[in-house]
Amino acid sequence: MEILSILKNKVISVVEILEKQEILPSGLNKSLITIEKPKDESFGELSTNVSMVLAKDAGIRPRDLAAKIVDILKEDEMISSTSIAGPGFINFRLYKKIWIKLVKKILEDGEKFGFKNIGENKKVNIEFVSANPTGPLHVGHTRGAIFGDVLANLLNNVGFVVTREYYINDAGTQIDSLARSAHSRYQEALGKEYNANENEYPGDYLKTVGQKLKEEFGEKLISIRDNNNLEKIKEYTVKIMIDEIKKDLSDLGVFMDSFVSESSLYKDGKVQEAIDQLTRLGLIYKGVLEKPKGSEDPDWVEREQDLFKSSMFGDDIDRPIKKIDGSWTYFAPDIAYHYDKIKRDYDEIIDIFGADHSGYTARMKAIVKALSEGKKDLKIKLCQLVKLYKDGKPVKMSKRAGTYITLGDLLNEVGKDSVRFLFLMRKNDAPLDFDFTKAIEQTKDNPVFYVQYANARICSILKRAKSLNIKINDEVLSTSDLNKLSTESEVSIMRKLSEWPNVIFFSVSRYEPHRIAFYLNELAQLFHSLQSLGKIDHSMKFLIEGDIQLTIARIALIRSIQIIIISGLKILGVNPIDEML
RNA sequence: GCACCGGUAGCUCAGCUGGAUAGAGCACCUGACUUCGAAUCAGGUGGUCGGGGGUUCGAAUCCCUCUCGGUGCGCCA
Repeated sequence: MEILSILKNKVISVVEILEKQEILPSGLNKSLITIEKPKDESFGELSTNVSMVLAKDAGIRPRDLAAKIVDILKEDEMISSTSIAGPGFINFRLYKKIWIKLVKKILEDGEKFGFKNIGENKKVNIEFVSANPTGPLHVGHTRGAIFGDVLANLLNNVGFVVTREYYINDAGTQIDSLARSAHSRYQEALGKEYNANENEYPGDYLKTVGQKLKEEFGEKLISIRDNNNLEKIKEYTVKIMIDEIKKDLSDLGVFMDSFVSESSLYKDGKVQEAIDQLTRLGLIYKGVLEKPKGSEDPDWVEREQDLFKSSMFGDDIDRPIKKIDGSWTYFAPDIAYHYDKIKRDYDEIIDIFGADHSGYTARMKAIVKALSEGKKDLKIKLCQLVKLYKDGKPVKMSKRAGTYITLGDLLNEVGKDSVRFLFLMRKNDAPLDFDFTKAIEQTKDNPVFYVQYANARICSILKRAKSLNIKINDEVLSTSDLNKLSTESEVSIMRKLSEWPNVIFFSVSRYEPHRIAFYLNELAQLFHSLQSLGKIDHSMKFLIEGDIQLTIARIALIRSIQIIIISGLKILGVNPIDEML
């Protein structure tokens, strides 16, 4: 039951009646009509812009049109009063029974309330994190991980079949360098002196890898001249790194369905296959790129290379697929990877990138359009960078220098629930300033506690009600007489509850999970406020001695609040705890 | 030079594909617990929505332009 869309349909059908009566010209564009909550509740509970939107095409002044619409609308069984205001807004209030019906519906539906089947079992692939397996995940990856995971939860809950996928960059020079770094640590474990090499990763986490290599292989792989040995070390090290990453992700509450490895794309000939396909489509040619104008690269050499015509598909320039030594660029296996995704026949392909890859989006969209021959549209969501502060000062992070805050650090010091919620209190394309110290110390300011506390409070009220032998299961509540809910605060919170389906809809259709977090915060606020009323005026308490009907009605209300808080927190991957410590 | 993202209260940020007098948290000031959890609540102070044009009944929102900040721009991934 979505009150807003029901009312919108009612408004539209009123317009259609007026069209039929030839009071309005037929065929008016009704797509801009909206039902919304006025900023100021004194205007009314809901309002519509219908008369302003249609006035021009209908050739009638907005307020006159509003009057004609109101004449019909005021007879509606849901609408208790109407008024016309401002430039032509139609404001109206609904009968209380409508809001009470809503509460009952929430109690009937439980946590699935508000989730429509938008997806209709369409297959979605959502690729995120995809960090290079050269070290542990850091805060930047964390943001993408949370964003992707919650988006996946959302899509899953509205009827999409979601695959969470991680692309492992386990090929290329970085991985070679990782293998050499691991080899150095392996030697160190075997008693040789460790000399920091400029081209190697300095992080301490590789010490463990060295130890494990020693335990696994003894001294067998000591000679790095033997290429097979280096390959073995590479394979083993990548596996350990991926295992670490999987563990960190699972501690964060993120579980991938699928891992695709870059090296397997080479092995299976998929890179060549994808490039062949592009060649067949006539989208590869030999050409020379201009040097970027502001770039201060002194080593720039103009040369002819194999280019993909990405500018045909909205990119600024064409992109090279081969390096000077004839090997593939980073772009080439990505082409193959996305070709593979296209062939796996997903209805939607979504990539979550960090902002440092923003320059990459145009060419990736281009490749998907090209290889799907215009049928698929890659959706890319960018997560802006996370700026980390400690004691109010920015923390400089460098993988090379080995100084960075890992996901593990975050989870240890801040905790999963706080990290997830705090990261979602920012929309994805705004940069995120995260003060480590603040997140740990000032837990009172942390919105996740605020929302969890609301749930905990509701839990204790329900517990108390139970101890008073009041039947409070949802079925009983939903079939009880709830007409005693009548104060302005109560009705106002019911109106808030009615927004939940809309919040979900916008979060899904615009890929903006932060809306859920903000909504939960607002809902919790209304609840805390409602509960506090009972402190001043005891007749406003939830459990009223001697008035069982009122008590049950109020329990039904707070239980429906709780259902939505729990449902929302689950989407965010945050624990709806029953008791605060 | 070009591309993408941002600029909203002292600070951190929302603003629902154009709606009415621009919101929240923190900070600051004033109040509220012998009762269902004070990790809470009520009230107050605080704004040139970066600047300037345009589109229209109506702009923080859409278009143009300028400006500041972030990120990126073949032979790294």
